[in-house]
Amino acid sequence: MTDGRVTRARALREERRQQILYAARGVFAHRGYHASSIADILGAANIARGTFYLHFESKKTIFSELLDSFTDRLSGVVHRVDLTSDVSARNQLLANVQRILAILFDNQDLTTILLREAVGVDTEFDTKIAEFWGHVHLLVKRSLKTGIELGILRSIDPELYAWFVLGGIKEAIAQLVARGETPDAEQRRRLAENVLDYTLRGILRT
Amino acid sequence: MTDGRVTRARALREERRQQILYAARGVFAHRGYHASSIADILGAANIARGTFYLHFESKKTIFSELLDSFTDRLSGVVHRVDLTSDVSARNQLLANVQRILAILFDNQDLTTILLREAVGVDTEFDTKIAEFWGHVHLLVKRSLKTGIELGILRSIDPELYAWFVLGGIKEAIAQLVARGETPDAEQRRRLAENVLDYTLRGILRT
Amino acid sequence: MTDGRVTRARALREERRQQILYAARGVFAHRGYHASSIADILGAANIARGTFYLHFESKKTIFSELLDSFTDRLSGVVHRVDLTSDVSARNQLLANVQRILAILFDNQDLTTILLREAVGVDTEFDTKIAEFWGHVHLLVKRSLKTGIELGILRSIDPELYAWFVLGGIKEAIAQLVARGETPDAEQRRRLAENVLDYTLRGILRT
Amino acid sequence: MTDGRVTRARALREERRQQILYAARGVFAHRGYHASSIADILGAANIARGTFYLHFESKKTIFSELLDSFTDRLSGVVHRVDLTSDVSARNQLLANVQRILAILFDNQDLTTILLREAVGVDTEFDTKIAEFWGHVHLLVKRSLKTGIELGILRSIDPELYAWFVLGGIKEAIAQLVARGETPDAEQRRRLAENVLDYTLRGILRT
DNA sequence: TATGAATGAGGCTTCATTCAT
DNA sequence: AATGAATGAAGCCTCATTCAT
Repeated sequence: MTDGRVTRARALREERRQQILYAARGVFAHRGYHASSIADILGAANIARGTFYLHFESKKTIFSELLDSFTDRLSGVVHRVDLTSDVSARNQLLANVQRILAILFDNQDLTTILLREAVGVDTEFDTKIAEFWGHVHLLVKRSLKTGIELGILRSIDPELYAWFVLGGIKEAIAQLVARGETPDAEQRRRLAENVLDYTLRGILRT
Repeated sequence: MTDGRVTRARALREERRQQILYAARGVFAHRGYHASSIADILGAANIARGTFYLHFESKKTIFSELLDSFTDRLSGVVHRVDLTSDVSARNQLLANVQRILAILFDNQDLTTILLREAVGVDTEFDTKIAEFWGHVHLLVKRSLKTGIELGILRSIDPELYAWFVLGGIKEAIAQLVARGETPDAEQRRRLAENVLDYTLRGILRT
Repeated sequence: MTDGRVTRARALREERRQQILYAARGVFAHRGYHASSIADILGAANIARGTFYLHFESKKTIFSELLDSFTDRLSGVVHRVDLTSDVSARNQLLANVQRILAILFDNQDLTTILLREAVGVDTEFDTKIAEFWGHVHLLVKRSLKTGIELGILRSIDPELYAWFVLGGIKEAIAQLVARGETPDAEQRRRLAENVLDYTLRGILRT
Repeated sequence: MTDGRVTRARALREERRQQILYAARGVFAHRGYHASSIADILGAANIARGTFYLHFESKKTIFSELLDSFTDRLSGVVHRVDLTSDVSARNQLLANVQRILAILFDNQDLTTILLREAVGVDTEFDTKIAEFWGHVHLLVKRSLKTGIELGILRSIDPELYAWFVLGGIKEAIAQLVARGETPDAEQRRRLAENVLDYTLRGILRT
């Protein structure tokens, strides 16, 4: 059934999809969801109007897809801390932070969209993004809880402090990306250290 | 000239203005800037189309006014720490945090607008809001610098850490307001303590 | 019945009316009917909105009144040529032209309105203005007919030539007024001579 | 690249443009600029709202285009009199008049717009139209000057008399078009003769 | 009579989506 | 699959007129 032609056709189709996604990503990051028109995307992707709707259902759909795939990727690199591991908890957390920073800085457009442009777009989106951050928040909260139970962390309100932690990181990165800074490997390492350091001091027992 | 009638007329006019602002505030907080139509505001304020334009130039104008007056009010209650004062620096900071929290929780709609709905509305707005946060960031950064110079704080990057501090607070409050929690005085006091505690631990020398 | 108070009240009312008419005249002449808003007139007359409607039914009404009174005045000074008079026909015509020019140049705002701004305002107005010019045209046409019958004029199409005559004068004056020129008595006399001269040469038998 | 399909598409697009222009022309001529709504044009052209804006930027734009192309066409057929030509000056002038009359009577809607409906629409338009007539006036004035220098014409004020000439013709034609008369070839010839005759008598030396 | 706030019909323009080729 | 013309709902704003004080 699926002979070469079909396969090739599929590949082409997928390629075209990616081309549009790429264009949309830049447009949304640059102008924000509302200020971006389908025409902008068409222009950036160099395709005709109809072609767009051949690949995506709507403006909302493509925005959603960009957002979802990004949050999925982010979610994927956050590993739960394994207390039985040889690697220290601190270093496991550090690795998490570093992986996240890597993704964020390597996808500045998507980071911009996630942190700045995806708010207040639509009730539906807001919910989805809230869920994403809720998910991250949950991961952090669990870690805090475990830390408290193990006596590593002070007896704090995990719910509240998880937002402190999350917010601090979001804001700092948003600012860095907003001003177009692309730190090199060494700078990222130091940034990750700072993030973790600040955060842990705020919550560690001693 | 300005007899009783004129005075009363002015008062009525101002009252009507406030009525519209109040209605708009709720609408914007609820649906976001873009999803809110003038018609929504008219409905909420129970006025006719023309009446709106008698008091405000445009949709953007009224949104801007809401935002500006709120950020002005917020800016107004943040006092620089006076190291020569009898009151300890910590307590001065605590007072700042408490005043801010008071305004935020007493104006949940405006808080929602500021933290959630005023992003990505318009390049112009984005700039204005960025300036506001930039202003707050500057205040925090200055405090950090002073603290470092005085040897009270660790030798950190004030720029970066100021964003950590700011972001943590913004996020936590945004979450609380988002879920419609209106903490009582006691809860607010504890929240302020937590905010300050978390923050200071992250930056204090010891 | 009509004691002093009533009389005085009437006089005041009339005065107020004139004040508004005067203001409207300037506004209409300056910006044209459509570009003039009631607000413009209120500003020029320094009165409140309601006051306007106390004296005039509508925007159309006041415009109409300005126009009508002006066309009436103009019509009034055009006398039919009396061939039995001691005064020569040419001089009677010249007197007509001079009287018209006097009114036009002494009321430049109204002249502007009549010649430039009162066209295409409204079907109703167009009709009225067409009727006015039709009236003037009729006067001219009659003169031509008489002249032809008396053998003074060539055997021309009175209908058509009356438009030639009328149009030439209208255009020349419109231009003069448009550029704000206010000729003195001597210049007006010469202008009248020119008008008549040009016109008569075009139609006189010899 | 530009194969048959593309060519046809372009032709169709141009056709649609013309269809809209045609509809707008009728509407504007009939009701005047201000009384014409976009909806009127849509109805006359039998197209949807969006389609209009696909071809024209705005109501002003389409009106402007109608006007400009018409004045351009008119300007195009007015040739300067060539005194070295075999054709007599009089006949060259006559040819000019005839060409102008031809265009005017063949485009009664546009003529109506130019002479009646395009006045007082907008400051911008007024200027443009004034410039057009100014251009024509200049042509006439130059001819007069030349005539005077050559001793063919009397020693008149060219500026003033050019307005006489122009105004007479404008008015006569406006009247004819206004009453919907469409003279046949013979009638046009005679009209042109009359126009020229009247005009020349007014200015010729003898 | 004077005021000016309130009204709402009316008009222009945008833009996401559809559809015939 | 690709194209781009066509669609029309939706939204913003103006301004002549009314009306309560």
